[in-house]
Amino acid sequence: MRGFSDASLFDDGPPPPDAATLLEGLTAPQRAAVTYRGGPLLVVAGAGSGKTRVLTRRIAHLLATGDAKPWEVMAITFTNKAADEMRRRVIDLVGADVRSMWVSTFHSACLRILRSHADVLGYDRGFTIYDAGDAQSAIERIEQELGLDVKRLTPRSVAAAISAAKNEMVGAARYRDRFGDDPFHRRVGQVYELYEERLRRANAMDFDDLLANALGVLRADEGLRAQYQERFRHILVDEFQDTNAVQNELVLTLAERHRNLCVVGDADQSIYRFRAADVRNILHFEQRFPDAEVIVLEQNFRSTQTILDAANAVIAKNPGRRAKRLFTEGEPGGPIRLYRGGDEYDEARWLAAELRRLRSTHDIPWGEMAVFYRTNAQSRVLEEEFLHAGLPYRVVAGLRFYDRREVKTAMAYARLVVNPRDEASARRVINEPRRGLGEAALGKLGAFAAANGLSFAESPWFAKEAGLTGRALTGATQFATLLDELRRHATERTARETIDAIVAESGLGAALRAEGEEGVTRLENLGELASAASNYEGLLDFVERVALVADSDQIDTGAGAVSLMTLHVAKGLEFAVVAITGLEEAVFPHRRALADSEELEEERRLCYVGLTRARRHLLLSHAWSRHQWGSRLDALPSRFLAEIPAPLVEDLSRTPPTRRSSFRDLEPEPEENLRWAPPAEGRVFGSGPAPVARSTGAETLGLVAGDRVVHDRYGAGTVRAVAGEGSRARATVAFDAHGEKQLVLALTPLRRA
DNA sequence: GCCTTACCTGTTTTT
DNA sequence: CAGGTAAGGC
Repeated sequence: MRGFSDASLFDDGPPPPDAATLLEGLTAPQRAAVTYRGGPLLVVAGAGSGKTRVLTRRIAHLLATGDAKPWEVMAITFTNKAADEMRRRVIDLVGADVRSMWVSTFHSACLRILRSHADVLGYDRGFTIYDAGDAQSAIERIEQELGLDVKRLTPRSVAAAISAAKNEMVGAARYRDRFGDDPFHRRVGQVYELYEERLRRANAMDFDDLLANALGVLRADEGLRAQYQERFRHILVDEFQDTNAVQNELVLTLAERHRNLCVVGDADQSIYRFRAADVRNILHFEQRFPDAEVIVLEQNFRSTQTILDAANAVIAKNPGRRAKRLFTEGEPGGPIRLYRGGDEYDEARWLAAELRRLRSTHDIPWGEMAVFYRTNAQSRVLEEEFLHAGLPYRVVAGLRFYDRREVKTAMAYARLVVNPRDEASARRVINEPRRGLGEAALGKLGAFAAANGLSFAESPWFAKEAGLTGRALTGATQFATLLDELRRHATERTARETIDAIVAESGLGAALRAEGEEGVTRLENLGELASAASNYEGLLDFVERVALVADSDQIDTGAGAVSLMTLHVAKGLEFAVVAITGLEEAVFPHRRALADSEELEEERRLCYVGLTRARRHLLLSHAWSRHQWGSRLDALPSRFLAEIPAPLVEDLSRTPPTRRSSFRDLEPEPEENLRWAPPAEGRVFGSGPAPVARSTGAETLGLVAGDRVVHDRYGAGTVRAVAGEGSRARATVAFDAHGEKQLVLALTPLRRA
């Protein structure tokens, strides 16, 4: 709060800012981006070039100059978290009431439009949003009904094909015309059509529909379209390189009237092609708007020059990109630290020690450190070793709170209360807890619903007519009564009370209580869910918010813990210390990308994104062998490592791979070397380097090449080379009977012959 | 109808 | 390795 004497002149909040102060501390191009008013504007913003700053200042500047009223602004960000933060920062800058400003993700903005106008498309107000799992199960059921082989035509691939079609604005009918001949697409088309029908009957939309239907509403209702076009005098879109065709079309439609469209992005950071993002949206922006102003931001305010040099070198390997080179006026910074681990455990242990070292020597808080990996599965080993090393960490994503079984169940009830036709939710909870409804009963209900044009969710009320008897009939009737009850009361209750009622009256709580120890934890989760609900006005608000939360929304850098996340989640974030792990061929770049040059380029962009998240310290690591898909595999270092100029990198590996012509020459190490971990006790934060394990003493033998040695397991051999010192010393030994092996001397039972 | 057990398969990234 | 499922027993 600014304690100004003039402040008393203004009843609420700090004084309105002078527009000029909003330009303070900005570079010339940044200023230009903030002040430009001549219509379409493309800001090509390299990583760390102050993009968010420019966007928030631009919004603040629009408000401060009176060029826009808060309700005339729409700002689209990539995550809810980014939206919240942008709103907060604008408030900090202008102190204005910006509640009427739209700052949100595409999905939230579309949902907002649809909540008011979905009736244009024949939807009811309380429509449900199907998540990816709901969509996939619906597709699987349809496949089964059509007699398709779910093994051969996996619901996953069908769902992906349908999603891709929706994102390219290809409806079911057009899909059939377009791909009539191909057998795969013909079947997908069949499923697609039925799927759409089923969604409508369930009063539900999937994730892609949210976008497509919002656009559909605008197209269907001219008056409405004009209204929105008139309203949004200024539209700003962040991360424009990751928009898909529908999103692009939405933006262009909304901006048609005022043409004040400001898009910000960086083609080098486009990493969502698999989600139908189309870089051409940003690349062709100028063609679409020949009068567009283009501003390029290349000065980086985040990283050291060393880090930028590395990132520049890597991304330069991608052909056909718009030349752009990040530079900084800041320090060169220290070298990038590289470690080549024997396996992923070794890699993780080194990383834990290295992070601890950075904390004690550079006084960097845990919250300022992040560890990235390509796939979620890689987090497990890191977690294990961090836990063992006593490092506080937080995994961003992984199993989200809202993905927990009991939470999903309770949420399904909630969705069903809001939308009586929600088939996915009904199927999830009709027999949860058990009500004696098995496959046969569900089949009858489903058949009855289909025959009578009902949603499956409405069928329990007709259990008798559907031909149910005995326990199944009782169970279905019970279920119907329960929902009647919950719905009747939900209108007068808060979201929290309804969640509590769901847990209590559905029998869910009782079932968990009967479960014992594990049930207690689950029950606590439901308690947590209820308190989460208390932040929302109505149940509908809560239900839809839950549908749109994303992994990246739960990042909390102030948490005092190292953040572990995938490279994708890392986009848009920055940390003082960044570690990129698993830099191995077939891991990163991912094996599925190896054969396809376009996908490989996307992997490289992903690498670029990862590298440029680091402010001061960059750590890179790979393992020579990694346990994957149930077996241990040798791994080559990632090509991305080779693309980083050697002078920028300091190799800290215990065994620099000098003598090997290739990694294949390296024998697998003895088990005890791989599994070794420091003892658990004596671990105090910031108390210096990690404790040294008890040693076998072999590192003190003073071995040199040529010495004869004896190993407990491998017998006699000759030392070929020794590297490193102290507990890190390693020797290459050619055993008479077992060939050449790499040994960590401190850990291996070795003595002089 | 429901539970347990023994396979077997398929593995990226996510608003 | 984990998750899903097919089969068999109650």
